[in-house]
Parts: sequence; C-alpha cells; structure tokens
Amino acid sequence: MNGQLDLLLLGSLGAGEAHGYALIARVHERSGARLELREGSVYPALHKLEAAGWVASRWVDDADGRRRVYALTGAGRAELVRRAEEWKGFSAAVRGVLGAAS
Amino acid sequence: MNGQLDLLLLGSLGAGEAHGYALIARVHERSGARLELREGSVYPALHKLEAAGWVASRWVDDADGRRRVYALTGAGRAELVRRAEEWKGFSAAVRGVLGAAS
DNA sequence: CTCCCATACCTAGACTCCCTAGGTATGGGA
DNA sequence: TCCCATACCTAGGGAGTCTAGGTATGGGAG
Repeated sequence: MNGQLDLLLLGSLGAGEAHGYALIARVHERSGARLELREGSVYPALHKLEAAGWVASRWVDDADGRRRVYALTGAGRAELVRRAEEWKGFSAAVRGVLGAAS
Repeated sequence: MNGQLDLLLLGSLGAGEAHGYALIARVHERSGARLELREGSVYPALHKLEAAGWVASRWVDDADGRRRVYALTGAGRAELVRRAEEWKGFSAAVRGVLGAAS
C-alpha cells in the first residue's frame, strides 16, 4: 500500500474503535472501493502499532465469536495528526513535480 | 520514495530531457524542496525505465564532461499519463479514508 | 601546479514493507 | 452434516529503495 498502511489504519481508527476485519471493510468503503487491504498485511501492522503504543486492543467474546477490538490511544491520535500532515506534504510535493507535465 | 520513484522520474522528464544528476535537482525544485532523491535510487531506476522502453538515453561528451541524457519515449509518455491517473486515484482514496478523521 | 571539491555516473548488499500462502477456530445456512 | 463467511494469525518471499562504497573529470583555491 505504498508505505501508507499505518496511516490508513490510524486514520480509520480515528473514526472509532474497530476490529481487524471491520477495518478492512472500513478502508474499502471510505476509499470508494479503491483500496483493498489484506489480512496478512493488516494484522501484523496492528500488532506493530500496538507495540508502538499508538493503539490499544481488548478481546471481546460474545455470541458472534471472538474479536480483538482496537482503539486509538492519545499518542496514536497525535501520531495520526503528524502522519496526516506528512502525507499532505508528500502528495503536494508529487503534485508539484507532476504539475505542468500532467 | 514510497513506491512513486518511477512516476516522479517520468513526470520530471515530461518537462524535457535531462541527465540523472539534473533530474535529482529538478525533482527537488519542483517539489518545493520537499523531495530529495538519492543517486543510488535514481540511476538503477532510470536503467529499469530504459529497459522497459519508457525512456531512451544518449551519451553527451562536451567540455563539461560526460553525461547520459534521458528523454521520454512515446510509450513513456503514455505510461506517465497512466501512472499519473493511478496516483490521482490513490491519493483521492487516501484522502477519503482520512476524511473525517483528519 | 597541486590538491580538493562539485559534478556525474555506477553497483552490491542490506533493509523495510507488504503480499502470498498457508493455518486455526466458530457460527449459521444449505 | 458440510461448507462458507467471519475472524484471527504467522512464516517466508519479493519488490523497491537506501546505504555505502567506488570511478572519473573539470575547475577553483592555495
């Protein structure tokens, strides 16, 4: 996902807590069906985000089965803001380079 | 450069032929000094683009020394358009995901 | 006139990131 | 009862880029 997987996950969690499988659906929806994350990418990424302290997880066991629900931490929200700014800068830079050409 | 190196090089060459070192400067300028490509990334990428038939090179030997000047081919210009569209779609998708969050 | 720096090109190897391909478990519908 | 969707997970590999080195030349400083 071009190095933006963490940003996409943090950004999706910015809309509220969710479990891994639901995050994949959320990214798919909010991207206008353009982005399709894979489980094999998402779960390791969520573990990494948790190890970094940007998300926290809790297990939920109900009639629907076992789920691991993730939520942004305070540090995670700050990181989201930082990375979103970084992304804005990068995409503006690419637009600048393409500029007259495209 | 987040998987967009080829696009940046093709886009820069869209503004006219140039040699490798000059392309680095061109990207730096046009990105508002935000993007700094490395020689170790640029030269192999240019060789790959040439192998794919999207750019063509010629050696220039003059008083300033030896340079390899690259130019977009017809196929390269088509590829640039295609990748620029792809980039637009991707960045729109990311904006969509961040949307309410950022 | 000599040394060093900027320009200019190149490559091997390492590293990061993500995907592929597999695996486990459960609940519900055919 | 079987299979599929949901839900989670990991090992290994591949693509792409960066690090760190190397070569060569022209021009300015000392």
